[in-house]
Amino acid sequence: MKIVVIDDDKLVAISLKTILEATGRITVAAMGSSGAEAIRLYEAEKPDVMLMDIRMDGMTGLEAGEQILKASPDAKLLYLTTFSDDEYIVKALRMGAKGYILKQDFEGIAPALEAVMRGQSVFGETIISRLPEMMKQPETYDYAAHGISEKEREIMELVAEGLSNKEIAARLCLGEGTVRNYVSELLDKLSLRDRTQLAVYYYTEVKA
Amino acid sequence: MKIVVIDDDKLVAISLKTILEATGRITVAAMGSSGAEAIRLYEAEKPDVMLMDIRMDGMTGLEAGEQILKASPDAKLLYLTTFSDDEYIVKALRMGAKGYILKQDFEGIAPALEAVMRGQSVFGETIISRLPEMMKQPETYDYAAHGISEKEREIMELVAEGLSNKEIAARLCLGEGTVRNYVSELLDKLSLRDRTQLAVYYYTEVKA
DNA sequence: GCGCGGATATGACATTTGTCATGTCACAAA
DNA sequence: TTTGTGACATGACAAATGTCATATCCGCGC
Repeated sequence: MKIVVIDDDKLVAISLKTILEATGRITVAAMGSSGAEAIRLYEAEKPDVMLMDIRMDGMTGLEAGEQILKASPDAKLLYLTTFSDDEYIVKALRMGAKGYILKQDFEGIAPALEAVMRGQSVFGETIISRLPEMMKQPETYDYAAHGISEKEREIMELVAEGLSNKEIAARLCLGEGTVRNYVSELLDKLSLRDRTQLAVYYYTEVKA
Repeated sequence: MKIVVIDDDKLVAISLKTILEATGRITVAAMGSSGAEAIRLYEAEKPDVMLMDIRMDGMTGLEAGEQILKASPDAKLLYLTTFSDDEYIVKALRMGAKGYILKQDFEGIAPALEAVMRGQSVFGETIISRLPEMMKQPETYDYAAHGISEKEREIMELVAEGLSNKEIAARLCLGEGTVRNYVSELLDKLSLRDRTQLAVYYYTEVKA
């Protein structure tokens, strides 16, 4: 397997080369230390996988990756990071990177490269554990816990759609005053002041 | 590396054993064909990694996984699937599975196991490519396209926090009437009726 | 039967909200 | 200089909103 290593810390780059080549199954065809070099070396070597530091002086690994993927959409990019910067994870994923692992995890790098070459995606443990929070959690809101009745829930949803009391009354075949009472009751239970806060509450707490 | 294979298709299980043991680095300590067996065998063998089909008769691989993780939180579970069922991916991730790959990808399974044993997470290509959609898209809302000025944007955000006109005025050092004018202007531009609809708009269109 | 609580309703009331017309001020373009 | 033009403000007004006290009806437990 032919790879290219990009890291602006020469020492790290060399250590990586040593470790990886010691496996006998990996050849480091070239090394670079900047985003610009990454782009050039990818084109020149067309490695099976490119192992790249995500943060470097000048062009970041992500920007370089974007360029590379634009030219070679099936490029396999495996990012290295010192500590998992939440910010980058999502960007890298969206960009189409094949993985994102910790530099410290020397032993894990070779297997990760192999898995990536086989078309899989690899993520360090601390990284993947952050994904769940990033995805919509279906943590269903517990109406009962807040003493919200079924009817009140219904009213809340309609308020959260932007309907006026009159419209809600029409929709549910109730008197407008009744709807007001429900809204008032809800505001009281949830310690809110007005229907707008109720809508905000709905989007931030209930449906979040 | 010691693993346990769970698949309700005996043929698949045996094929896996053959392929994996051929690498010389993997030992299949036991095989099972149901969720219940998975739980029992995990306890009995304490394998480095457990390779498990995600859909089986009776208890699904996910349920079994939950039980196993409850008893052994650091268990490493690598799921196999025939075709990527979107539904399961998220659940598996949230549950704490270490990976999710396609059965068809025979060659990839061994490297995936190694990576998982090193503490990484592995996902088949078709799987990871679905993640981006599942995560919040940062499609930034184009204020300019709707003729929303900077100040108006600020007002909108405060309304969307549930503040009253008076509170917004205080926050921004403006007259209350001025704030009303801004709100009124916003409602006009966005064809809305009241501040509640503005908040709803904010959560559904701008910040969605 | 009696009383009680919940769902529904009404009316009165104060407040907030949205609209509009109008005014001031600064600053830039003509 | 004059003339916009945009940011900020005021006041008046009508409509919507939130609160509260109160009333009716209905079913349920005793």
